[in-house]
Amino acid sequence: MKSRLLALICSSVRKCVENGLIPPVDTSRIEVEVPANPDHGDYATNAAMALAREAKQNPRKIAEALQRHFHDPEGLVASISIAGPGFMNFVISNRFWLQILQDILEAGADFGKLSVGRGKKVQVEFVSANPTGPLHIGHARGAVVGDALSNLLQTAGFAVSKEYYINDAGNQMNNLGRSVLCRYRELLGETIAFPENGYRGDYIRDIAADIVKKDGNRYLTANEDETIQAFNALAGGIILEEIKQDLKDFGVVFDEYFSEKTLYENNGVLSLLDQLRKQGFIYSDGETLWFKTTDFGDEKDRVVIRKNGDPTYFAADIAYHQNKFSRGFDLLVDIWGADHHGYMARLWAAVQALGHNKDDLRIVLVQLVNLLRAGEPVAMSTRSGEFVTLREVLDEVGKDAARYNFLMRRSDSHLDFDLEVAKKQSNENPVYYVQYAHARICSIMRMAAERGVQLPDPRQTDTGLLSEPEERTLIKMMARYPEMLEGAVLSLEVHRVTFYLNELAGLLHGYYNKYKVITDDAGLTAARLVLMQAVRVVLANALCILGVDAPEKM
RNA sequence: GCGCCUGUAGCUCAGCUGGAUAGAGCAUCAGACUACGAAUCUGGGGGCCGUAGGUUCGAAUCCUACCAGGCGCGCCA
Repeated sequence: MKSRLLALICSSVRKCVENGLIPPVDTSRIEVEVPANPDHGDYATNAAMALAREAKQNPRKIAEALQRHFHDPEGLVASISIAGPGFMNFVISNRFWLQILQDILEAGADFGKLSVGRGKKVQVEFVSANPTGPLHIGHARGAVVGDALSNLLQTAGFAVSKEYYINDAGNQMNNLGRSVLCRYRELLGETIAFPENGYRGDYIRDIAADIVKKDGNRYLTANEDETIQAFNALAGGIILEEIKQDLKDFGVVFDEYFSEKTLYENNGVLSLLDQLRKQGFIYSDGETLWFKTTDFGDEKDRVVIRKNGDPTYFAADIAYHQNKFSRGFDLLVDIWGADHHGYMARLWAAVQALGHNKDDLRIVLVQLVNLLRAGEPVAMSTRSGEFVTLREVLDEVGKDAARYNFLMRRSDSHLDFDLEVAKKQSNENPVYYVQYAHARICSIMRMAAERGVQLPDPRQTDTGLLSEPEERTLIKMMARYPEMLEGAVLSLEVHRVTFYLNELAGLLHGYYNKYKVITDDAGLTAARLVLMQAVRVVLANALCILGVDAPEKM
């Protein structure tokens, strides 16, 4: 609706230019938006004001010229008025609004699908936690944001692949193997000092116990380095499987799990660095290799090969992103914890050195979660192994409430997550507000069926009977659903979907309390059932993007 | 010290990339079930949009400087 109107406005501008009323101007600043005050009409444009300076004319005069040359063969616009400094307010013809209802019912689950993605291949990488322990509450937010964002991009017409990067090549994994080995020896009666950076969680002991059960004490006499390597792989594998299961129960399923180790196969990382060196992006100071990230605006150059000859994490990450591009992705989306923001400049530098645009890698930062219980902070310490796991949150508050709560704020703002509130089935918990709206409509449908009224065919229903202001508000809200989605996609902000849902659910509840859908008037009942069904579809589609169920009963 | 992010109602946060009279939820107060589901609704009170300048037709939004909080500034990942 918005884009159709914008096209009409732009053609009106062109016509004014042709007639010499205004000089040729840049139309890109023209915007169409929904006025805050509904009395101003359905849509408004700033066109006249945006053009005023360039055209050196009074905005109101421009608005009048635009109005005179407004050509609208379909009759989309019922009326135009000029207000304030030069706003043009448009009222859309009623039949175009009513058409939306039919569009929604015909499209069903496809309503809201966009073409902005144009089938472009996009990869969303998220979670990517080391498989050194179970996922905790901090990972949960990133997991949901990444998953919902992937759903959103898919809806927008992108070909989306969700990927988990397994950091299995660094020191952390060795710490894991050493921690398991230590517990293993303890179980077999030895007492040794626990590694300084070891993992102290009980799950390490469980894994060690499994090894004892299966292989007895044969690792006590084996080569220690080899044993640590073996335990790394073994423990990492077990933990990764648990992570996958937790994620699955959280509604998050990845298309790919990519191992950092594979980057080093066939000398992959080193040969890429060599290539970049030939291109002049990498230099040596005799001891170490440096990447000239300052060429691309970073604060200082970054080391890629350490003095001891080992490549840095950054070196592997360059190779990883090169690998991503080589798989044919047009756009990469990385979801990071906000504490990694200092890393963005160097990775963008790498992307550009690899011959891509900075915009080809979009980075979404997710702020830390402040976990509370009944208003009191829950103490957490990763080192001691005492943290609230994703599993515990899932068991306590459930998938839907957890996901919804993580999507209620923009991802880069701090989030208080209160376990007591999240599991409460009350008005303090917004997820039920939205789900209830959906269940409520389903309930109406059931009641209608009981009374022998089937869902009418929208094409044979006189939806013109929907003349109450609340009905028109609902319809307009639904017409804006695709526009809202487009904005969310361009900004990579899923929380907009959550806010939209809240608003639509609110309108539905208000309407429900004021009017009866099923009445003695068969025509009106049919029209209202169509309206309700449309709202149900939009609620369900938006909830689907968030990965939250749309229940028929609660 | 430098860089990034955040300061909006008592609390938690939106504010559609510069638009018209700044919104929602919670909390609080007053109301609505012989009702298609009250996990709901209706109404009231509550604001120097951190402060001070600047940019223009127009600023919560953009630029600058301060103030306050968070996070970065490893040859860790």
